[in-house]
Amino acid sequence: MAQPTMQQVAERAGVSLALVSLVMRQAPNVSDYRRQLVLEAAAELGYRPNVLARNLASRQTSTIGVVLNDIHNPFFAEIIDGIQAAFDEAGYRVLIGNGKRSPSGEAEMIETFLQFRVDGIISAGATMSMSSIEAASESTKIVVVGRSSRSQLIDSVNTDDVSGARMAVDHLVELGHHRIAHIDGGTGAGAEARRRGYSEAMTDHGLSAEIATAGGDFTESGGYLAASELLSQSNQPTAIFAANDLSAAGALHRVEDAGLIVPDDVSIVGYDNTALAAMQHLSLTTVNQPRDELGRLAVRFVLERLRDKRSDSVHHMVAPTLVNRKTSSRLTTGAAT
Amino acid sequence: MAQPTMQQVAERAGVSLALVSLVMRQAPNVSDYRRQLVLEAAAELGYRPNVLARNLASRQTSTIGVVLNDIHNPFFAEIIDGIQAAFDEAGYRVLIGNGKRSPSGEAEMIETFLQFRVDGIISAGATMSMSSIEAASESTKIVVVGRSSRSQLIDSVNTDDVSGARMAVDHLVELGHHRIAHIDGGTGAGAEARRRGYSEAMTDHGLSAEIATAGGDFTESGGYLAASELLSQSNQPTAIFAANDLSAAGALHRVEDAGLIVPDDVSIVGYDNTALAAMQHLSLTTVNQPRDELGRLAVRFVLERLRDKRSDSVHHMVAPTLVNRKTSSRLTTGAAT
DNA sequence: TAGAGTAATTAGAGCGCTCTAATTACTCTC
DNA sequence: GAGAGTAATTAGAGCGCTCTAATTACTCTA
Repeated sequence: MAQPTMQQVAERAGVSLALVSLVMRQAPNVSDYRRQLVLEAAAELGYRPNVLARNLASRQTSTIGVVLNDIHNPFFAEIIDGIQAAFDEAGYRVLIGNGKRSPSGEAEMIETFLQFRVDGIISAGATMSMSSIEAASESTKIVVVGRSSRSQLIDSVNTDDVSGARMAVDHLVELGHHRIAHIDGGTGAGAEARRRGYSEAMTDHGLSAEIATAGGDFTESGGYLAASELLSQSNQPTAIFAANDLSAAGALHRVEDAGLIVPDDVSIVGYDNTALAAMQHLSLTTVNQPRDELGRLAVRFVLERLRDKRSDSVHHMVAPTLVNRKTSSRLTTGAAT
Repeated sequence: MAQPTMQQVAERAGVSLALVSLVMRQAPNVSDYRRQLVLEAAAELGYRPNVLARNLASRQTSTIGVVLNDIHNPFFAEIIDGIQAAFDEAGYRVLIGNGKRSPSGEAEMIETFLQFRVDGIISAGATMSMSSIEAASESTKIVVVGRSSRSQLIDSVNTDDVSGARMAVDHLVELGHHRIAHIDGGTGAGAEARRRGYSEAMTDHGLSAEIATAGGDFTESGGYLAASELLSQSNQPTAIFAANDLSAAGALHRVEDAGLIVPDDVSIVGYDNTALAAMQHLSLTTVNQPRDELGRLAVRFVLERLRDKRSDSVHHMVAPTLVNRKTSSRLTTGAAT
């Protein structure tokens, strides 16, 4: 299990340690002849560079750590793709850490990454306090994605959730709905902005009297419960806007349990446009968060910090879009207030 | 961004470098007095051990790499939980790599982990060739989970997919079904065994004449297409056993599109028991793979190799169980054969 | 063919830590 | 209070690599 070292490669190739190092780093000023010699010796020995030693000596790891708030949430898992693609291009390797849904889990992963001296960290959907993230930023470059921030120190990339929520409401109003209820996301990332966008849009449409919010928590069961609450009200909504796809799925189920048809009786709109929403069996109308773009932007900001030393922080908002599927339709029963 | 070093902590605390090292490693023979001194100095400086240097010197990383065939597949993502919990207990940190669904992606991640000199690697649902995995095992301990193996070198943990498939068939037969079709998983991990279990069970029940398999690929759309094929046959099946939950969902949708009711007209059984299957809206009858157990066993095998130097390989099979939900029911229309 | 200029190679000092062996500081015991 | 035994501390040599500065090898020109 003992791995061959550069020294051994050098001996076998009959050159100096330094030359092997140059070859391994694809340095330009090495003669083809020796390069070949070294490469062959390395291959014969099964030599594999020791990143630890390399990084210790060069003081950089060419590695980025990505902390996911929850690896099970498709939204975060899907953000990874853009991040990985962009870092591949830039020649960085990506390591993933699972925050296990808790601030302390996230903090632990960040600590691990810092101990590994990664060159940068991207935190997706962080629920930990902004100040602890800022503390960590003293040791490396950190970018936050999928969470809003006004920090002077940390860059952030996020979807414009206020306008995303407005889109959902606008869409339903266009379809003739007035009694549009909202199932919110509690304290989850983005929940507050979506709640606000909902209220603002309702008010803009002159529907402030129809505002009805039920408490959810970004889970399916939370959505189910919240929908129960909404359906039991005297003034049943004709449409429900849920703060994420998972709770929309829960609401959908509750509505169907009540013997109502979606979308004929009740329209439902979700948020995120995860793979779940795209599933044909669900086919959920939802608000798309451009995950790939979010990921790529986060990478760009990390790279900028890594190279330019841009010191002022950037907060970028990405525009969401509405994805019209099969859970929303024109209000037919003329039950408009 | 320059990090304090042990040397600096030592100076501040007025002790030797070595003593600081001992404190950091929680060595026993250090007086409380100095330990306190060192700890305080470290805290004041914001000292954080450099894992790279530590690992280089100690020749071990206390880190395990986990390569997921696909981070988006809930089955693999859920395996992580057991792995992480078990390693947390054992004092190892876990880094995750995404194989991006391809053998080469998996190989790259394994290479990265090897360069980081992780103490061990767990590969979940590997699609890369067993021989390349064996090659990597010369440099570190590797355990394969969710993929069968007879390798003399590599330990494996897997669900008994043959018997899992039999359970699905038995369940449907008990419900009175005879015309039970199978949507398989192509070349995906476990597909072959599930196909075999299906055939064997059908034969055992004297239903070999009813065997009908349609080609799937573990995706929703593949399941949809395969179901189309099955429904267009003269002898429509009254039940479908799909090789994983995703294709079961696709099949479900296709069946409903045909105007048939699930489970009244057609029963559907999936495989994996992912969170998807548990969703109330789907509520899929499925075969449970005990992911947590799979993960924990994989960890145990890695740790055994790490400690005991057990040299003979172990191949462990975990028993699946049937989860009876709402997509399967007793055959009512007396259409048996 | 000496001298200048450039290209290719190498020596050697770290990077921040661990670990063995040696040293120093304490406790007992008689 | 000397000697033995143990506990606590430290010096110093690596771990496998990078990187600067120095050296050696070439090529070209006059």
